[in-house]
Amino acid sequence: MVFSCIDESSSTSEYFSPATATVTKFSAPPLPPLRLNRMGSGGSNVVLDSKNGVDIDSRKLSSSKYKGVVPQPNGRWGAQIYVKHQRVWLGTFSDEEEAAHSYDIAARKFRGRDAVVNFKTFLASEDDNGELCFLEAHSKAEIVDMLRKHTYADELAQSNKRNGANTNTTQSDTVSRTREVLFEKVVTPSDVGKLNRLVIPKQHAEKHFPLPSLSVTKGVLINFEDVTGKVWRFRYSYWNSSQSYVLTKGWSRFVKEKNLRAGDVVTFERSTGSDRQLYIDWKRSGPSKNPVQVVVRLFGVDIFNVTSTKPSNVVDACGGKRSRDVDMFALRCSKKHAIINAL
DNA sequence: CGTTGTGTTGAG
DNA sequence: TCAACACAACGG
Repeated sequence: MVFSCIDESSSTSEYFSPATATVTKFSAPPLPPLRLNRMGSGGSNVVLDSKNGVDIDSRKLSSSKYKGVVPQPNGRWGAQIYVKHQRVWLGTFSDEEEAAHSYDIAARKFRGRDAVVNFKTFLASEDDNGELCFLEAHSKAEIVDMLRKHTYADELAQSNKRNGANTNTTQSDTVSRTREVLFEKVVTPSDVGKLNRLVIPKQHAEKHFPLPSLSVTKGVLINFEDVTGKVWRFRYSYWNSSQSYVLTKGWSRFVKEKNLRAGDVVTFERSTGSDRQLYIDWKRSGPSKNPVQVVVRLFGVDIFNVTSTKPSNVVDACGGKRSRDVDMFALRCSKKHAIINAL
């Protein structure tokens, strides 16, 4: 079954909700631009100008230099895009650039190829086929959902990896990045629970992560890189009480950010190159009931119908190997709240 | 309680 | 369409 590059008009629902606004009275005098440190909370702070001792009413938040990015009272940044006279909120971010990038993604999704974006490098080259297809393969609601949850990069990476040899990935990619799988573990409830630790099966621990006898008590810090290039640092140590090897400090953050659940598979890899770089990845395990049905309803989009009704002459520009995506897609979606009201 | 993101406005 | 601003709703 093909599943890719679905025409947006058939797979997308629009954002609608009340609100309309406007009916303006008169305009207030524009406040003078101020460049002050952004901080504090809540609405208006009163600042005393040190020079002439004049009260500066209501400190203004410094605006962002990026399109679609608005300051938040707590110093963070919000991202938004307007569609059909309505604002679509894209989430809040600590990093201004990340917010800007989120806007870019949404702009590309909602407005297409020639959307004005913040970073010209974004999807500028034809090499970004993977991301283009990723955008095509998901509805606007899903993309927005990912942006708001900050899971876009991960989902894209997972998607790309699943596609593998697709598109124009050159061999240099795989050659230079060759790595070996050390071992995998199906995480247990306690691995993703409040214990904030991952038990490394002893056989694997002793084989791949030998703990220097001196460090046995304190443990050591180990860095792992994930599919997005993000580096995770975990404390690795041996617990005498349970006679087990564990990843402790840093692990809970990984669980949280990756939305790891019991039954998921965590993979540990190591670069075969001289750098010996360690990698960590995860995937949703296979055996699940029939989440597809749920998902299809959830987003109000009959994925299969949409796919099957697609004219057969429409070439799957995203390459094959996507049949499995449907399942993975379904699995991932089952954990989403979605923006149902917008559908 | 701090934060999110909606309501609303005026400008472009 | 867009950002600025205020603040109610939200979530821990």
